Parts: sequence; structure tokens; C-alpha cells
Amino acid sequence: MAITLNDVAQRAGVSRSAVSRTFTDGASVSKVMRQKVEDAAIELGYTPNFLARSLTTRSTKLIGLVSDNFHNPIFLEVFDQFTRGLQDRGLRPLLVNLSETYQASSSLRMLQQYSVDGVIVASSTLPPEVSEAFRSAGIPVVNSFGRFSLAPKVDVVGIDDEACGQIAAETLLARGYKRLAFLGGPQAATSTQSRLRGFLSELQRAGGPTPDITFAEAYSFEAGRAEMQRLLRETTPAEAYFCGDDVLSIGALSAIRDHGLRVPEDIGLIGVNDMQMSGWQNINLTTIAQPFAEIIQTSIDVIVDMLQAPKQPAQARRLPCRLVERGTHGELLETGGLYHGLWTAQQEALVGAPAAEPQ
Amino acid sequence: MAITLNDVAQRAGVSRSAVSRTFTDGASVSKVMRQKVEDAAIELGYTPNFLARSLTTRSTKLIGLVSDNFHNPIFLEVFDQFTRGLQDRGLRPLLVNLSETYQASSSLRMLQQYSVDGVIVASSTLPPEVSEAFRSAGIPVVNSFGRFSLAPKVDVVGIDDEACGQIAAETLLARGYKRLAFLGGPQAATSTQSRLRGFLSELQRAGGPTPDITFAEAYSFEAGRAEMQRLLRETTPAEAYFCGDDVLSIGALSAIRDHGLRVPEDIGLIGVNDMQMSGWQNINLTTIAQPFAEIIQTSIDVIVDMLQAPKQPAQARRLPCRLVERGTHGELLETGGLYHGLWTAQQEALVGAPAAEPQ
DNA sequence: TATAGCTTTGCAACCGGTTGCAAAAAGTTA
DNA sequence: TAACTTTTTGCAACCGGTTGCAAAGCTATA
Repeated sequence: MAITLNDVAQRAGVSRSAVSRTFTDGASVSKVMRQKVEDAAIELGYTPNFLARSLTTRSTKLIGLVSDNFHNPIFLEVFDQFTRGLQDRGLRPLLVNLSETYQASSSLRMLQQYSVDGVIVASSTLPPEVSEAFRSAGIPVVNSFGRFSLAPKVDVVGIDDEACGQIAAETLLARGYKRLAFLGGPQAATSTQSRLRGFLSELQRAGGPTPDITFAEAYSFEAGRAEMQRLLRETTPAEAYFCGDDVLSIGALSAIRDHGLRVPEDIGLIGVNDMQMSGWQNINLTTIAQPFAEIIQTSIDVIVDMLQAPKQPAQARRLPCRLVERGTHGELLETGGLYHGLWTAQQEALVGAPAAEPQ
Repeated sequence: MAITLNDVAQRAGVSRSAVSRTFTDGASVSKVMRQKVEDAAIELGYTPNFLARSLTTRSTKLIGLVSDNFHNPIFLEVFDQFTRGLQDRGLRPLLVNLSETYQASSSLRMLQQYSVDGVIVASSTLPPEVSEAFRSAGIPVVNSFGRFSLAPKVDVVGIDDEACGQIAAETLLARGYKRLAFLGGPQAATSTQSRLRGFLSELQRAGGPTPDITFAEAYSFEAGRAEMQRLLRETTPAEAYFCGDDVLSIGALSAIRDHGLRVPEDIGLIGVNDMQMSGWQNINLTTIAQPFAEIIQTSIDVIVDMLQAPKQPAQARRLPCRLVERGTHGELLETGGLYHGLWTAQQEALVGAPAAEPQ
């Protein structure tokens, strides 16, 4: 059926090893030998079988890409960048969809059976145990979009969720909003908790108000919309909301408008992520941008390094996020220039400098 | 390092074949033997190596999932459903991102090297040659979202793009719009051409107007917005537009609103796809729904069948699409009930009955 | 208890590659 | 040309499994 090493060897009248060496970088083959083999290979249309090769080389170039975020539009961008980044380095993503019905443990076994070289867990909502299971099994793993910690059990690349909450607090305070609120993602998600913590601590530090706190059921349009509808129906709405993420913000936005209120005049809104859609002119959401490209690039770098030198101590890396001012928060109250300069300096102090790594 | 067959055999005091048989369905092993082996396997934490196995069984359970649609939000839903559907059948998606910088031919070689059992090309924009290359290489392939043809070279599962254009024409005509226009996706895409053909033929049949015809550069928000901006600036806009797809419609929508016009009062709009976002209350797009779940399920069925009995003659399947009426087209002009009944009957005649398959 | 028939088991070859080792070939130097 | 290096090559074992085949073990029947 398929052309094998043997076929080529026979055709070229050389040994199997010679053919193998021709297709192995750094192996010793003379010019004329290489020529003979390549001619025969081209003639027969031979390409080496990676999986057979992997048996002896112990490297498949397969990377498990596991995620459970198949409903947040931002993840299409994430998958796009991951697949391209991996391809550029000669690695192949084996995609695992870890929705609730699928046991994380079965995905571990499955990826073991395929001898993946490493695993990228791309999710801000999966529990850390998922990534940790891979590490205990001896598989290099990096948790992208995971939560920062000083002594992480696995490598993590993400943003500084607390700083993110602080930026939101500063921004809204500076715009003069008095009654603030936090409309978080799922309460159990670690990212939600950290952002809330940062939000609260900055409000307190600045002597700001105590915000209302509620949580949406998911990082989704429907959940954001439903929760905001409930708030508008059952409570006196706050002047501005710091929302769990962009898609949730957009849901909240639609509820507010349906309720006859204007954004940002009646209610201000600030999201997190800066997905492409947030920049669409009919959405135009003020948001805190995650540096997706950098997170993904760094994650791939980390995995590639681990392939070469496994079992370094795990590190958590946090990358700075930044405010993207669009149309869903109020205008400056103070002179733009002055305030803005101040704010930028503060922000840099907070998140701009590389975070100190644990030991 | 990893536990192998040999380790288990030794531990259980049996032959290697015995261990292999224990983990192979339908092989002959006595109860006590199986017990011994399973005990040892559990004790050591053994799982068989799929790739080694694939060498002899010639089946990797790997399916190449090839796409270039990493910018259209609809494809997140598509990937979600494909990965789950494949997982449910014990297959693993090896993802290939075929953006323009990547040669289709290199992806063929790559998937050959990984001995994939089959390939799903999920794209409405990739040229048919991409899928055909896989088939010529002897790899089972199905082109999801591909164009229907009477004598296809590869299996195709998609919608009836012409019927889709007809539905759009009927719908807009029935709403009383006089000046119609087609704002297609990339002119080169086969889906664009077929939808246009259906749109025109139905207009002609019904004695409708001759529409303006333009094309956006891509199926994207920006492209739709840019093209609609140009139309508003340089032409007298039509009363209603049949747009290439939803994301493009949303771009057009934003341009129209920015231009101070109302939808649907000043301009009507109808898209294609019915992606989740189109149902969001702040978008609320009238659109022609593609039966994504069915297309994906069918595609997987087709591939699975081919794994068992390869090299049937290729078939093109087209699944019916249906109108989803929301807020971006005008109200009925005739009495809702009567007209609506008529329309539904017509629609069923057009697309409801399974299309006759080529021989 | 001997015999036939079925089930279970291990041996050894194989899947498509890689690689350590020693022999052969080629290149250097005197 | 002989002796010594260095490079190239093939042999054979191995990676982690599967499987055809024949021998061994069992059960049923006479």
C-alpha cells in the first residue's frame, strides 16, 4: 500500500539504514548515497512514517491542546494562534474538547496512549488538577490562561487577574462613577475570584465605595444578559459595572439597552479580553485587553523548552494587560492629559514590570 | 520510563501475546489469564501504546481536521461539534490550520506522515483540489460545507447554496422590497457563486427586479462593513441586501447604522448561517440557517463508513436550510397567516425533500 | 480411558522505522 | 605503497505492539 523504507532501499539498491539516514538530520551519508536514495524516494513518492519513527526516537511532535472554552468567541482566535504557532515549530495539535461530560482523567489516558510530547491546557476555567495530572504522569504541560500563584504545581502563563481588577477600579473611579458593581463570571472560576480581589483592594485603597457583587452563571452572552436583567428588575442598578469578560459584557449591554437605558450615559461598563468583536463599531466595548498573542507565544516557548530540558521547577508567568478605552464608559472628568499621564504611570508600576518569579 | 507490554507480561508471568490479547477486543483469552494480566496492568498502570499498535493494525483513529476558517465565529461552534462528535466515536482530531501561508500540499504530506485514518476538510472557501488531493493519495476524505455537484470527485456534505439564494429572493420579494441587492462573500468562493445563481434565478422566475451585485473581500465583519460603507457612499443603496453570511451582515449592519439609517425601516438585510451571535438580542439578524449539527454529524458518519468500506463512489449530500425570521427584514405586507402558509409550502418543495443523489 | 474437537497459549515473524557497532571504503600522510 | 585516520555502510537488535501458526490444554463423547 504505502511506500516504506524497504521499498526505497530495494529500489535504490542500498541498505535500509542508508535510507533511514538520508531522512535523519545529522546522520552520516555520502553525497552519492544521498542522491541515489533521494532519487528512489521521489520516484516512489516516499515519506517517512512519523509514528513508526516515534517508537525509537520517543518523540511524536504531537501536542495535546485541551480546552473547555468552546463557547467563548475569543477562543477561536486562541485556537487560530495556537495551531499556527505550533505548526511553525513543526508540532501538531491533537485537540481535546473537555466539556463537562468528558472526564479529565480519560483525556489524560488518551493523550498518553498517543504519546504526546506535551500538553497545553488552554482554559481559565478548568481546575488546576487537570494540568497537574499531566505533570504527575510525566508529560510536559503548560496551563495557558491559568491563575498566577507563587508556588505553582505546573507552569502557568496568564495575566495578572488582580491587576486587572485594579485597573477596572481605577478607571471607573477616575471617571467619577460613585456606585460601582462587580458582575463576575462563574463564582467558582479562579479568574473571577482574583479579579474581584483586585477590584476590591483598589477600591479600598482609593477610599472608593463598596461595590455590589454578583456572578453570572457562565462566561457567555446569555448568562451576562440574564444576570443584568435580574439586576435591573430586582435592584437599583449601579452606575458602572466591571464585568467578568467581554462576551458577558455584551450580554449585559443588550439587557441594559432593552431596558431603555443608555450606555455609557446611564450605566458604564467595562469588560475583559478585548476580543475582536469588542472593537466592532456597533459594540465598541471598553475593556481590559489580555495579551493573547504573547500568552500563546510564551506558552509554546515554554512547552518547547520543556521538550528539550524537562522537569525544570514550575513557574507562573503573568503578562501585563492594558486598558482599551472605547465607548462604554464615561468621559474623563479631570483634564485628560494630566490624569491620563498619572494613570499610565500607575498602571506601569502595577503591571508593566515583569512580575518577580517565585524563587 | 513508560510501562510496556513486556513489563506487564513479566509481572504477570505470561507471554507478551497474552497481554496483547487481553487488550484486543475479540481475541481469545481465558478468564484466569485475563484476570492475571489485568491485575498486573493495573498494578503497574499500563495503557497500550496506540501508535505502536497502529503499525500492525493500520489504524490510528486519527482524523485530520483541516480548515481555513479561523476568523468566522461560526467555526468555533463547528469545531466544538466536530471534536465532540469524533471523540464520541473514539476518533481523535488532528487539527490543521490552512491559512494562506500554509501550502495545502504540505498538509497532505504531514497527515500522511501521521497515518491519519481519514480527513475532514471543513471549509466553504478552500478549493476542491485540497480535498481531492487527499482522495488521490488514498486517504478517506469528506469535504464539509463544500459545494454540491452532480459528479463530485470527493464526498461532500453541505447545504444547497442555490436554494439558499432562492429563499432569500423569495423572502425579500414577499416582503415587498423593490430594489434588491446581493452583497456576497469573496467572489472566488464557490458558495458565493452558487448563492448568487439561486438568488438571480428566483428573481427572474418571479419577475422580480435585477439586483445590484457586489462582493466583500472576505467573510468577515470588516469586509462587510467596508463594502457597505462604500455602497452607501458611492451608490444609491438598495432597499434590501442578501448578504454572504452572518458575520458579513453584521459588518454591513454597523455601517448602515453609522450612516444614520435604520434597519429594517430604511434597509433590510438577510444573512446566511444563523450563528449563535445572530440571535443575540442586540443583533437579531434575519438569516438563513445552515443545519450545522446535521452537516457535522453526517460528515462524521460518512468518514466512519469510509473507514470500514473505503472507495465507494463519491457522493455530494445537500441538507436543507431554513429561514430564521428576526428583526432585520421588513414585516409581512399580506396577511401573515395566509402568505406564511404559502411560503412554507414553497420552501418545502424547494429544499425540504432530500435531494436526489447522483447515480 | 482413548479419541476427537475446541479453546487457550507461546513462539516467532512482522509492522516501519532508528541506531550501536564493526567492517569496508576512502582519504591522509610518510 | 604501506600504515594510519576518518568517513561511510550494512548488519542486527530494538522501539511496543499484533497475529498466524502449531503445540498444549481442556472438554465431551464413545
